[in-house]
Amino acid sequence: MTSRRESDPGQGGTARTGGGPSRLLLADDHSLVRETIAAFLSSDGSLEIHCEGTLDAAIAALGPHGPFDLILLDLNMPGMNGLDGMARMQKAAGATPVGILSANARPDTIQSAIAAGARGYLPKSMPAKSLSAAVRFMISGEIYFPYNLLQDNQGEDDAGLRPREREVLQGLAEGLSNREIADRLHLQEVTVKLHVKTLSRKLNARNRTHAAMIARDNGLI
Amino acid sequence: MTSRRESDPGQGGTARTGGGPSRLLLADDHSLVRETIAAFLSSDGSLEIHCEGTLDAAIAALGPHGPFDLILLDLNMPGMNGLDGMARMQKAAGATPVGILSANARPDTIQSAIAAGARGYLPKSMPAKSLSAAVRFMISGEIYFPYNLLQDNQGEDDAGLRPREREVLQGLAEGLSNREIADRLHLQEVTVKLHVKTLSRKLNARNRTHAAMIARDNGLI
DNA sequence: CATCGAACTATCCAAAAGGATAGGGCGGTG
DNA sequence: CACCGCCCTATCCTTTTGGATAGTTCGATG
Repeated sequence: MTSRRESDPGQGGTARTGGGPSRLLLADDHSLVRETIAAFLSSDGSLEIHCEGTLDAAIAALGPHGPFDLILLDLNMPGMNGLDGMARMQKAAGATPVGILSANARPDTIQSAIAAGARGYLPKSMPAKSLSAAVRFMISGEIYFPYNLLQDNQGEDDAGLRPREREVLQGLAEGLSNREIADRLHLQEVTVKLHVKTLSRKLNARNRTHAAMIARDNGLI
Repeated sequence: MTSRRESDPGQGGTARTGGGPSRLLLADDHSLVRETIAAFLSSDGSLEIHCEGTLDAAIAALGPHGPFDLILLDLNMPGMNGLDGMARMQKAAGATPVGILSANARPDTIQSAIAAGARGYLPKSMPAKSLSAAVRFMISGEIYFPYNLLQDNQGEDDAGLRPREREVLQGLAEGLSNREIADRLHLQEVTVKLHVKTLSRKLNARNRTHAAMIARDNGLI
């Protein structure tokens, strides 16, 4: 999917070029998380990391603290609105590659991130030792995302949901109406209602809101 | 609040006593997070850390990998059901102190965690350098929780919600109907509907489900 | 005391969700 | 072929949400 920019090690725009340690901008709203990740990544000295806690702060940091070789954004951060926030950052960052860091590792989410121009997708469920390899890969201009999660995955805490139910659940969690979910999936509204009912039963949810929360709590979305 | 166990450096039950590095059991469902935190904490050699990704796995690890001086549980982890999971762990861990690690840092959540017997509450928004101090504090038998968050805080990601709206939002996130929320808060159903409408506006949510998800994503509940 | 904001209530209405029941299409398998 | 599981649709109906508008109570503040 999206064969845009297979390699482009940061020339042009505001991206960095020269030698020395690579520079990374890391934005996540949990300081405990971003600081420990930063400490982990910078431990070998080949990376210089600047951290911010919101999207706006990260964008504002481009000038004073830039240029960077890579920007990593948490998907669930104040200011991000899903991938809208990434688009804002991309506009501000010029040619500097932007990647997504997120707790959410559903295949479709990953796909839409890549489709929207993300240079990588790092699920928080990935092993830490894969992280620095992924970061270096992205800095070198490649697109990194976890193939293994795009394929198999699933099985673990599936709750017995069928593929369609899963897609409906995704829409549910975005606060869409049955009508909107139906349009997105090219179904009739009644069918969506059916799926909502069955998936709610499987999750022991009392209604759509509860189902969305349960799904969220169990990482089903 | 709850003046239980002001100090009790781990004698009795299955808790550890002797010398050498202290042993910590860390459970979080995001391996990236738990491994970087573990790396950070163990970097000075005074802590030995065992990680698990679910509550059940953590409980199962008590025997083979124990005993531990401290157990830290992520609040939003498969198997935890809010504080129910902590209670399960406490029963299994005997006298070993159990603390909570969570993205959610609302004062009332912290209070109920402490009231339920948590030996500490570490919000993920805390600075990383405070972490090891907090951990050591808890291992020494004290109860650690962020005083500053119990008092002021608020303002940050408050979204301008008023107390009543917050309570309604809590019910929303549990999947309750307006009727049920009304009964719980001793209100009329119409009033709950009013609150749902206003709080949804403030959160830029398109309906109750969306509001619940936004609240959850932003740690408002 | 007048005013203001918060919290709450009442009515009325339209839209959406929830639920039950009855079926059709389709691929795989005994 | 008969059967089953999954997926989809239709029709009806009840309940719940969502929303607008208007008004009350109460405490705080000028």
